[in-house]
Amino acid sequence: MNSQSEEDYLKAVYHLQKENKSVSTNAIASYLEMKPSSVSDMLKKLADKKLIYYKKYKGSSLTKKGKLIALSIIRKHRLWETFLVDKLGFGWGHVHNIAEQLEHIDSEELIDKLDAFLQFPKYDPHGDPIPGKDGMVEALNQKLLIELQKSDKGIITGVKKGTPSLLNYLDKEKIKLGDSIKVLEIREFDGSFLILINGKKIMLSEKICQNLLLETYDGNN
Amino acid sequence: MNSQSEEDYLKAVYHLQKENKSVSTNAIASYLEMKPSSVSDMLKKLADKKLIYYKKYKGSSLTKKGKLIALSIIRKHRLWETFLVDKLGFGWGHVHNIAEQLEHIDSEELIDKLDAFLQFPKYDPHGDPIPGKDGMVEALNQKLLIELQKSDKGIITGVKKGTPSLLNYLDKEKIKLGDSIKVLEIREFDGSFLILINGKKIMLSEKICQNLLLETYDGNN
DNA sequence: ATTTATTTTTAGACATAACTAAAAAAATAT
DNA sequence: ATATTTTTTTAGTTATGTCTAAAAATAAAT
Repeated sequence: MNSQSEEDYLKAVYHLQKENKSVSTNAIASYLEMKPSSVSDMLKKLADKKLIYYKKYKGSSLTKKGKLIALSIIRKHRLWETFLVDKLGFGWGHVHNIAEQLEHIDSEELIDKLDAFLQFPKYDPHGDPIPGKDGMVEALNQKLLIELQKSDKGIITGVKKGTPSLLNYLDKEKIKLGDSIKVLEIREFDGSFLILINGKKIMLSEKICQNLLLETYDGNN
Repeated sequence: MNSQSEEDYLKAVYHLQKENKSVSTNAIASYLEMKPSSVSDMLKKLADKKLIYYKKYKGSSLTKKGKLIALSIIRKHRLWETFLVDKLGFGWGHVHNIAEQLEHIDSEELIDKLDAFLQFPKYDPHGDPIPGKDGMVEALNQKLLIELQKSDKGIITGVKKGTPSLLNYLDKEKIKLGDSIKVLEIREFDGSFLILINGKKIMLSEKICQNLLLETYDGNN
């Protein structure tokens, strides 16, 4: 078994590690809001356990074993978030801290049963894919709204960064995950988008468009 | 905030403390499977926090503040057990260890919402009463089956001690919480009971009867 | 190519919560 | 009432996981 702290580090490396590049000690420290010296200590420990590759001064990256553990924590986190939103009625902006605790509960049987209870969801309330038992993650074809062209279509699958003020904004505009949208116009002056959503036209600022993730399907239908 | 460990000690004192009598250090140690020296240390700490009364060599008992915390942990434990059995389909013998972890999750909002989701249950799957938000526990009129007389009636509310083999036995006989029973005969030879349950007659040994708790109602109806 | 700045590691300190071994207090027995 | 046993506490050790301060390695700048 791994401690809660070890699990947090593995998760941090997973989230910071883009395309198998190694992650710097400072990056982990600032992600976890800890001092680099503390991170150094823990990296050594995780390397001893063969959960990360680690060369002094050269950063670290997950081993296969470490990645599987990170994914299992993320799986638990996202299943619990789904539970909190879908079953208990939490708003999607309020679940992160609680899921952060729940993800460390240790029981495979519990997670399997929770998964079934939720009817094997593929995505969590933020639109992030839920890794499978085997650690497989669906790589979905996500784009930011800002990347779309006029008359492109897509389905809202998530936000780039779940800041409360953004989530709030979306709630007020009644924009939900799974909503289909179509880009009607892009205003050159301020980069804002006029989109069609739920049969209504609404205007979104460039900043919003930089933060909305969509699953896009090739536009000719 | 109190640590997980502190919460476990408070719960232990609560469970061991009968009628406000003070609890010995050794009793707590054996309940928690720890050394008495460790318990001494922690008792001092909890006394400093005004969560227990503690006089050296004289045992300890909960203060009002400590009791409220203990009850809130027990409330969480029992609500989670209810969730695990009623919603996730766990057997009632398999939930304790998981609930032991879940009870330490810190979020008042979570527990309120869970309570509502479960429709404000009064009893957990073992028949133990779930303390209210205010720390009130319903004192119910429980008797052991062995104490009943011929033709007495009752509703099964729990077991004296939830040993797996007993829970298993009850599962196999399809005896569930909430089932109504009537005592048809008591066999003098071995003290076994013939009872009516769910329209069927079944025979229960004296040992089973010593461990089954019932809510009894005055028999003339 | 040195100097300067930044990043990372090491070394030592601290808090928590457990432990062992020994001392002290309380309870029991002779 | 004293001796013996049991219970409880104290004192000192250990492991985890954090920290600060200083040293070492790497990267950047002149």
